[in-house]
Amino acid sequence: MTFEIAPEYTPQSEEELMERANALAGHTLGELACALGLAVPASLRRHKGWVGQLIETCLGAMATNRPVPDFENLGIELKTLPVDRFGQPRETTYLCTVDLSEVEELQWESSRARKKLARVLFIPILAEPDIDLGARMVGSPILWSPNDAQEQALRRDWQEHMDLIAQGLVETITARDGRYLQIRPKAANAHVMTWGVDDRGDAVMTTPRGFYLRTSFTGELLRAHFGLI
DNA sequence: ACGTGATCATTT
DNA sequence: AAATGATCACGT
Repeated sequence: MTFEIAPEYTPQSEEELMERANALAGHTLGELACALGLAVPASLRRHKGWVGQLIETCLGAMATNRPVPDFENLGIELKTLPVDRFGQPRETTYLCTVDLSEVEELQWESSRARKKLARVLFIPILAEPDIDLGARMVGSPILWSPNDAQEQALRRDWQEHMDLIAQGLVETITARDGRYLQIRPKAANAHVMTWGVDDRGDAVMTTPRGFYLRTSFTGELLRAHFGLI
C-alpha cells in the first residue's frame, strides 16, 4: 500500500491534510475500508453517508456532527463528490440547513452557507452505478475557495431565496429556483416538521429545507481546477 | 428536533 | 437522462 491511515490524528496544517488526501487518490474505497478494518456495504441504499464518513476517517477528521468545519483547526470543510467517468458530478452537494424562522437580520456575509463555502476540500469519487462500491476510485483532491464571480453568483441565489423566506413564501420555493444554489427538503421523511413563518408573519409548521449546490456549479469548479476552462 | 454524512426513486 | 422531491443512518 502506498497510503497511510491515521484515523486518530488530525492534520495540523493544510499541507499535511493535502498530503494525506493526495495519498488516497488512485485507491479504491475497498482498499481504504480494508485498511481501516471496515466492511463495505453491498449498497449505499441504507448507508448513504458511508463514503463521506470513510474519507473523513481516512483523513483524520473528527466523526462528530457539530456545526463546525470538519477540520476545525484549519477551517476546512470536507465534501466527497460522486462523479461519472467524464468527471461530471452525479449528485448535488448538501451545504447546510436553511433557517426558516429567524430570517430578519440574516446577511450573506454572516450566513452559514458562506461560512461552509469559505474553504472546501472536494474529494471526487468515481461513482458510476455499474461500479461496485468497493471498486470505486478516489480522485485527486481539490482545495477550493470561491472566486469573486462564484461568490457573487451564490450570494445572489442565497439572497433571492432568503428574501422569499423573509416574506413568508417558503412554500413557493422549489428546487427549480436558484442558478447554482437551490433549496430542497432535508429530513428523514416528509413527515418531519420544523417552524417556519407564513405570509401573515405567523409561525407555521413546514418541512425542513437545505441548501444544495447544483451539479452545474461543482462541475464547473472541477473543470476550472483541472484547467479545462 | 436538528445537526452531521449524503443518495435514492420518481417525475419531468 | 437529468433534476426534483423524498429518504436513510447516526449522534446530540
